[in-house]
Amino acid sequence: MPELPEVESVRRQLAPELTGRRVRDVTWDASPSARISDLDLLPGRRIEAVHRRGKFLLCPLDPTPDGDPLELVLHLGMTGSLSFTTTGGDTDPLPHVRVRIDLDDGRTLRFRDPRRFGRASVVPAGDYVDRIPTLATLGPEPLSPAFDPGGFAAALAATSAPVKAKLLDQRLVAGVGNIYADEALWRARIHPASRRVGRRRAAALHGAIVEVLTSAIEREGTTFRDYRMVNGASGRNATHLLAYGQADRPCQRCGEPLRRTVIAQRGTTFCARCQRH
DNA sequence: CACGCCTCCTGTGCGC
DNA sequence: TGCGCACAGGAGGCGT
Repeated sequence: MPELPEVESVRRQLAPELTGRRVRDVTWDASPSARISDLDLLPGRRIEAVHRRGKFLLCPLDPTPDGDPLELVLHLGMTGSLSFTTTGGDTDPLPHVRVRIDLDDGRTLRFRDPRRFGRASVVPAGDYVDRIPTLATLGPEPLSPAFDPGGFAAALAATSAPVKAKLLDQRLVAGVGNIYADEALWRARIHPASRRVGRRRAAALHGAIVEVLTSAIEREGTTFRDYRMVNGASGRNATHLLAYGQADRPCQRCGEPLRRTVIAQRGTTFCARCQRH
């Protein structure tokens, strides 16, 4: 669900609330899928910051009495959301709350996740290679100088999968998901199934990715159903989508009805007339 | 290693 | 109204 703009919008609300807070207690439902791990290390730790890398939220913690620096890693998966209770008890019990983190100010941070695709783990700070391989191999942050057109073009040229699959892969560029992949490819006029993207078109796609992510962050993300910010508000980007979810509606450039297909097992909407192979 | 298919979960909306 | 199926913002595992 949440892609980079949604996770960044959550982070911006979460950081001032969590930074400096100490964890009093943690409860979670032990799912068989091991996506929740080592949360027993949280009580007593202080949350030093809330960072984002791709679609991951990273919360560095103060060192344990043993001196080990730890990090809380959260991933919202498709349907994850975070919110606070004001009192210790739940006046309004939410369904599908998987993790509760009780803080030293009396509030509880709740991690709700109906489909259980999200993740919550405590790891030794920065130790991702063995524990969270996708985080270890994440591509450059698209809104940082590390994401440059030349490197992006070279990475696109190095493999032969459909360009949309490469955008979803997270190793070429971090944080792009199904919505913004369709939006960026539409803007750059590149067919999502194209396996050849040359230097020129790579530069156009690079620019389109930066644009769609930047404007989506300004609108605090795209809400369909589950995605909410920490304060419960919806993002405002849904009405600005030009490709994702717009199948059968006219292309805003050429008027051709947009088509839906499946690429990399994901629903994909594109204009067969102005997005070229 | 690259690629592509299947799976993990739960809920919702649609056609019949 | 009820049932079954397709589909949903992500990504991990496995076979080729």
